[in-house]
Amino acid sequence: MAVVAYKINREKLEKAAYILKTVAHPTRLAIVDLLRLNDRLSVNEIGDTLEVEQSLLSHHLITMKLKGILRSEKEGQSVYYSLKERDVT
Amino acid sequence: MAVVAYKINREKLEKAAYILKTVAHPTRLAIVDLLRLNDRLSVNEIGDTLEVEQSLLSHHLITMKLKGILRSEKEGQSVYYSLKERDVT
DNA sequence: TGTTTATATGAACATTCATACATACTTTTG
DNA sequence: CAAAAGTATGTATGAATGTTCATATAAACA
Repeated sequence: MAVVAYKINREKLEKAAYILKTVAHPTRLAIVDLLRLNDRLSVNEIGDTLEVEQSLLSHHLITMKLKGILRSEKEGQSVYYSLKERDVT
Repeated sequence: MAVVAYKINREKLEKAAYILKTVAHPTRLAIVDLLRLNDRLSVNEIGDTLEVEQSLLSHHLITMKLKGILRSEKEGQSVYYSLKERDVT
């Protein structure tokens, strides 16, 4: 018996996998979750809450920003991150 | 101002990330999607549809089975895979 | 202006993952 | 029983990722 037609194309799958992959990490999931509850947070606030080392956190944040999951805005010496799309969850 | 209480624990995050990570791959996403549309499929049927090399496909399937995403049942010389939880999507 | 605070950057290294290839195992069939 | 079909397994290898550490940059403040 024939397999039900498969219409999802390679490209879409790759895009989806790409996004999933970015979020599929305990710390990054935590960040997304935190930002779901708090509209925006500074790197410091996130670091204090999650207890992640500064540089590592920065790497994670920048990665997620690059992949279009987060946005950031600088204000004074702080940088505030927030979810780019409210429905990532 | 205080960060909104963070109640999700490390363990849950790790479990979630673990599952996400497993699925966060184009081929594996495609498999899940295929099995969403077809209740169960043999390795061969999946391979033909997705055009993935036999051994590689087997590795993917077994990985997903190990991580609790798929289930399998042998019937004759074929092995049929299906989603373990219908709501993975 | 020198120092402190907040964040980013880059390099080095370790770990994990994806893929390919060769081969093994099991069931069916001639 | 030998061969074929379907699937699994093990290993090697390269590529991608995660983490750490040292250092840079920028803003605020004494």
